[in-house]
Amino acid sequence: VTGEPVLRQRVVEPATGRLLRPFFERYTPTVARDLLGRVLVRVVEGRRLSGVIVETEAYRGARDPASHAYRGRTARNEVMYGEAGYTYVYFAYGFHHMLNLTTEAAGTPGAVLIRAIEPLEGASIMMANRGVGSLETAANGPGNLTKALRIDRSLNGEDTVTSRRLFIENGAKTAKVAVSSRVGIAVGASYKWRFYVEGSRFLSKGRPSAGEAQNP
DNA sequence: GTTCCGATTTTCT
DNA sequence: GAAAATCGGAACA
Repeated sequence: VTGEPVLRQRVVEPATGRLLRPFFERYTPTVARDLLGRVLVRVVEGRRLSGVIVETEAYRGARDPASHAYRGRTARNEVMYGEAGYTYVYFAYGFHHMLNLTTEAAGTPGAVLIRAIEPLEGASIMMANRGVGSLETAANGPGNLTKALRIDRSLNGEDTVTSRRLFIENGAKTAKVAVSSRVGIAVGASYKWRFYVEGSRFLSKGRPSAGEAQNP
């Protein structure tokens, strides 16, 4: 059982290029990999801020010890158990908001952490939101990205399939994909569930967690 | 180049 | 009360 259903339904809205629900309703690592090269769009005060997704991580429910859903359903992770294609935004380390997109069928918890984007539209606004002068550091990490795009917990539970404030567009999808273990986790490092665009200048600084108890 | 550490809040034990 | 899906600057090599 691979858990990867074949896509039979329309995944992209032809008129707008927006990703639709069936795109997100798949096996979480598949969604994470397939999000590379797509365009994350945030609308603030009528302006589009956008960027090409270049780095993601998959977090899957009950059998993934690094997932917020590992210990079951709570008020915080509730949205991970709902329909796919919604935002899961939480506050971490007392400083940073993290943007995730929910995945899998309703009842099966899963989410993809968006870790970095290459700015496309509104790059100067994103740099100003961050207080930096270089394009490369405007959204190169999950905490930096949410600051650049003005994303906080008021956007938790947003339906990206219908939202006018936050959604994903099809994009060019030309990326050469590389894989590693995830960043900043203490458990579950043996899962190679971080996906990134090989050679991109816009990746996060985080180092993948050392694979614990790696087999010789 | 690398490692260490502090900032600050939410969440769950 | 401790840990956390982070970041950037300081210290050291």
